Amino acid sequence: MPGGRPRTFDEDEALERAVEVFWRQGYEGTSVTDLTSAMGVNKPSLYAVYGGKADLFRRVVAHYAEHEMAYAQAALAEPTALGVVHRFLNDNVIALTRDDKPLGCLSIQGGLSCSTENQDVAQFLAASRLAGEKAFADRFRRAIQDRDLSAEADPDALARFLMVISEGQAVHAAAGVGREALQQTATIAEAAFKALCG
Amino acid sequence: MPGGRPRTFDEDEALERAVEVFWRQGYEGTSVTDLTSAMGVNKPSLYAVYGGKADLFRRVVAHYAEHEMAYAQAALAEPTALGVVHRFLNDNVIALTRDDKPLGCLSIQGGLSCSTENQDVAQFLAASRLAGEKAFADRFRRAIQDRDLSAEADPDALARFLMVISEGQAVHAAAGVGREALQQTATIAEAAFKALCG
DNA sequence: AAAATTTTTAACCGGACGGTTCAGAACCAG
DNA sequence: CTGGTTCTGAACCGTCCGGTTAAAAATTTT
Repeated sequence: MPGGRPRTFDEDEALERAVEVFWRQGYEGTSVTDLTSAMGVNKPSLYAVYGGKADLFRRVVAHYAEHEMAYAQAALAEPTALGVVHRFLNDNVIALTRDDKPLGCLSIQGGLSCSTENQDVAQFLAASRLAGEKAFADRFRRAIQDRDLSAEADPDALARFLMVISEGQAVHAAAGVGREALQQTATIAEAAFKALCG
Repeated sequence: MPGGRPRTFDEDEALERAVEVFWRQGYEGTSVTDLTSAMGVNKPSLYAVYGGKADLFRRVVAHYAEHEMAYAQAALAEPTALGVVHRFLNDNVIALTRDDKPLGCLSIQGGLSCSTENQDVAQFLAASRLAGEKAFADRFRRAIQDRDLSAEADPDALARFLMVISEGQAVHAAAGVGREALQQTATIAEAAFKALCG
């Protein structure tokens, strides 16, 4: 089996560069030329390796969910519902305001609303956010079974409230609101959860 | 003073059509052709009357703020801080889920993140949102003076929390989450405010 | 060294983009 | 009816878009 000319780029490293471009500029605000120059990949290779702009975006979102949103999975593993909320809100603020990454959250900035031809991008991102909400709702359901949360609590409503806050924080972060201000909001939100649940 | 050929469109009516297009598709997702066909205005007239895509967008945002966000001004006029919060959160949900208008909120969908050449659009929208937040903060400051809110309350933090929730609701609405679900979230948020303030 | 394979470079599609020009149609005042 | 003015419709800019092609360069295998 022959080898062929070696690549001048690392597939995963280039993908991480693509994450940052889409994160900063959104799907429609990003051109293939933006991508190739940031990734250090020439156009034919981009199409051969990643399959085009739309396919690359899907891989970017998957990579982002796995690496930049790992804190959400970690939060779900906390032993109590209020622990889940505390950890998620706090780590969310950290993730939204890292100075070595773009501000805000890819899954919102990537394409909250798109032209008619790219509606599928917006829907794809919306669906992935709602999937995250469902994970929290399931976690709260388990907390009710565990007698950790009151049986009167509405797990779906609590999860929705949590995600609404997280999305609002992301919008704020994208606008340049600083980490300290967001942390203050997270603290307030956590107090609200304590008042609502316990 | 001569008259000249009359226009085939009404300037304000056409502007309202433009509002809906930008609202649905965002600044970068909207082409001038999208605008002309939705507005019933031909290209030279669009440039003569509105000055081009970027200038039109500014007029669109101003029109939107005045007409579709009037409820925010009305909410600020409520006699108590909790009344402000109640009215704003409830009317916000209504505005985000009207079936005769696009879902969500123009000032977020319009351009949360843009390509490098359109960063000014994103910043313009962000600044207008933060101006709204400041209006709520000022209102809460007055509530403290009025002994309506505790002197220990942080008006800036409360206003930020309120806007974060409103922005998160807008993201949810854009994703297609229904009015009833958002109303439930608004109720929860209001309860949180009551617990935090009173 | 030669054959086979893969990636690079650069040129090149057709089409859509934002924006403009210009002839002519439709109105007004005199 | 005529001259001045304003808007319409369509053609037309140069540029960039996402995506492709063809040949040259860099490898491994034989």
